[in-house]
Amino acid sequence: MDDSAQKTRTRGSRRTDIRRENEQLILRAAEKVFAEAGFGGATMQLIADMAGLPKANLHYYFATKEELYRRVVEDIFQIWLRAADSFDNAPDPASGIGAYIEAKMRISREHPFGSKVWASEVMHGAPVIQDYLETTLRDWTEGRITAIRRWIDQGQMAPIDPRHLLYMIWATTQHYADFGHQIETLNGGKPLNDRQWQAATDSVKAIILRGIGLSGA
Amino acid sequence: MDDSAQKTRTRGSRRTDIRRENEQLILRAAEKVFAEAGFGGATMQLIADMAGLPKANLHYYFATKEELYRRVVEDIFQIWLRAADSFDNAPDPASGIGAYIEAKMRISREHPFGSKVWASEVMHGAPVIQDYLETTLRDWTEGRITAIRRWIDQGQMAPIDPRHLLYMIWATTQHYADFGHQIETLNGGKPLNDRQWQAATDSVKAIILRGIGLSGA
DNA sequence: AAATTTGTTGACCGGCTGGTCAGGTTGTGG
DNA sequence: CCACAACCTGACCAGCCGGTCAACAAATTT
Repeated sequence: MDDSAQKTRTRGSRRTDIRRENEQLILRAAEKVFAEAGFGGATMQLIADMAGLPKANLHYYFATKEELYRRVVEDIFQIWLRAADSFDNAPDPASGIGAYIEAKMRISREHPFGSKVWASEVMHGAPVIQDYLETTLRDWTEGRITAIRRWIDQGQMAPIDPRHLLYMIWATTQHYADFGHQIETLNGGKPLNDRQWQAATDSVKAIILRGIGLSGA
Repeated sequence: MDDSAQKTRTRGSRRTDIRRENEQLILRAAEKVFAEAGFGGATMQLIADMAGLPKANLHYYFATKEELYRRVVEDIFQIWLRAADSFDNAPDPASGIGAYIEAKMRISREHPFGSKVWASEVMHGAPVIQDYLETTLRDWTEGRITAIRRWIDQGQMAPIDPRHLLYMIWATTQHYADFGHQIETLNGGKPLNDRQWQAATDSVKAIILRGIGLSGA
């Protein structure tokens, strides 16, 4: 019965543990509720029930609904960006773009709620993360466009518009999270299994890589 | 000042005109508000203001918020399905799939609000149009898969998984509506102009058609 | 022109929402 | 073991929401 956190020594005082754990508990519950009901449809009570805490406790850790929502969206954006590393350190386009597609497909499967919250946020005009779009995302995008253009200039891939290639990758990979319910329905009401996820990833990679003048895996 | 509708003779009695016009006015306003705020975030008051009518008048034409929302979603689905005609009556895959992509890109530009409402509905688990997914959409999808598979068997295109090709077309074309705000931000804050929309359509067609073993336009 | 049906609207209501707060409990440092 | 800080929560509140309704205006029928 002694599940104290003596092992996690550094800063592992009981107090900070409680804070960290409860914040994560609330954030996970919020991510799901925001994804399934939208910001407007989500209620603090619903999130509290999902987290198994009294509503007032939520307001102890997150002052307002907006603040909680902002934290959820920011956390997702970080995961998003980390997947971009697949792109870097790749000398040839086939491996770089291929790995990026695989990473984004993996995220769609492991973080479907986050993907939906992000999609919802952008669809509603990005009221909370507009600054991220204008700074971090824009910089990242321009960097990748330059990289892709270099590959094209070196004759390593077909002369397509890098921007629309990126949009296609984003759209297609995130589709498996955002429209997961539709895909599930068209799959006989059952979620994609391991084999089907692999087939989806292979199909996306095959079409896109061949579409930009590469042979594929 | 006499804008009476005497020309539209058949069933153009003043009364039915009023009903038809007000319903359309409300539906257009509702489409925009639902798209920008989500179902939960939208309020009847907001829709009423957007339509320039008192709130009580909305409830005269549409009993509940759910009923109004359902009509909006159903209308979009019809537009969606009509674009599918591009697929039919096309003997070869390049023209059939190419025309379908063009039609869906056109819809994304002309009905961005509708596309967002549809996306939102599916993301939230399709509480309103689940039956459409299980019947109409499923039948349509199976039919197209069969058609594509026939093209593959006849050696007219590469042996890709037709299902994931359809998902890619849906995802990519609808992305330009659903994530229009993000695309606009990455375009210097300005919406895509005619030339840019054409470039986007051409890029999508080029990558996908080459990706499935066709030369493109 | 009377009667009837259809359209219009301000005022109102119960219920739910995000958020507050006082008072209690638990952990921590001295 | 005491004092203080962090944590917890039931009860409460003002404001907004979807929806109702009675009373009225306009069109249509008879």
